[in-house]
Amino acid sequence: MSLKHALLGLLSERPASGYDLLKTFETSLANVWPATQSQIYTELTKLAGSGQITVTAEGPRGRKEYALTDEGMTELRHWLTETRPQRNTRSDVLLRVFFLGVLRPEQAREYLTGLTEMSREGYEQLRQLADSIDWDDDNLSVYGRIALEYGLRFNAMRQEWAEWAAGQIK
Amino acid sequence: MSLKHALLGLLSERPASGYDLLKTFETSLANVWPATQSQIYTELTKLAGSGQITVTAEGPRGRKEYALTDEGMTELRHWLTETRPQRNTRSDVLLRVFFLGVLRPEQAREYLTGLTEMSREGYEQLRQLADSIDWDDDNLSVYGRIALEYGLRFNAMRQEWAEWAAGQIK
DNA sequence: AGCTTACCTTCCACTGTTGACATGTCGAGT
DNA sequence: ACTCGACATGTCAACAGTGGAAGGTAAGCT
Repeated sequence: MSLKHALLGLLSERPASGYDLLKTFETSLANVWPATQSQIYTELTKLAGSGQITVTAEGPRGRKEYALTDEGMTELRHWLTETRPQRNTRSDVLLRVFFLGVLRPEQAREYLTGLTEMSREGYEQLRQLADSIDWDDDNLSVYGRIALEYGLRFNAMRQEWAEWAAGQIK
Repeated sequence: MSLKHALLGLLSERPASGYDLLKTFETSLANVWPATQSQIYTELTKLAGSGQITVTAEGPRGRKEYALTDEGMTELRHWLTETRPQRNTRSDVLLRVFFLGVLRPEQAREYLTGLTEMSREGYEQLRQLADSIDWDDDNLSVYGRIALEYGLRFNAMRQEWAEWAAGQIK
């Protein structure tokens, strides 16, 4: 259950409302930990109930601004430093590869070239995102850039792999 | 809901019991689509109910052997060829990177060197797995090798990235 | 003044996933 | 004869995640 930690992490940077956080999840966090509106509001209510965040201001349209409490910060640090065991990741992209044998070779190759294309597009999107941000030297920039670099390398790796794989068939 | 398709895919190769499938999930499929015993048995019952698989034999300890029906094969092919939109993948490994700024630089670096190590180990395990299998030219071997190559490249990429990232801090 | 768009939250039904508990059988070795 | 480990299945409570309905307010444009 890392949604909780994603929220604590975002609130550690600055106070925000559910709506603000939702926007962040739709943009910068979408590729790492997607979350829906219903999930976010539910989790905020729970976190507020357990004292890890509090309402610091109420705005115009019933807007509630949340901020991290000391307790929440402790939990966030604990998650970052103590809990090593990373959960196994599921990949339906790769799962399909296992069963491509039930298709005709040209169909299988088609799937892999589709992956090549998808990775190329992913790479380009991240490139553009990187160019559109003016990075400075604060924490957010440093670690944001590191995460983005991961995305670039991942897509490049997958593209090369898919091209190689398509060549392996038949 | 790809567990369903994972089961159909495995049964497309040969008939198997829930127990057999569980073993496969614990070994070869563990890195791609982990599943628990309860999930597998529940899903098998549902698939049998909807006619995509059938019981072909009953063995010693109440063992039931399932096989794919034509309907199941159709569904499997459909999933492989028609359903492109791949679900977004969640990564708690990367999520943490976003929030490493709340830690002291040396703690953040520690996290990244931990990832380096994890990736190195992952690479080695797959290397050993690759060596222990004697590959031939059937479908299972061809696509199994392709999937394994993905794992090798992924771990190599992540290791290099984590080393680079550790160097970026401070 | 009226309309539209963006802002903002809550609730609910459904599916997927986890972990534990319950139950029992067969085969091999002592 | 006994026991232990592998074989084998089923069920349940709890939590995580999806998608959508419902309801409402403020701000900006014409």
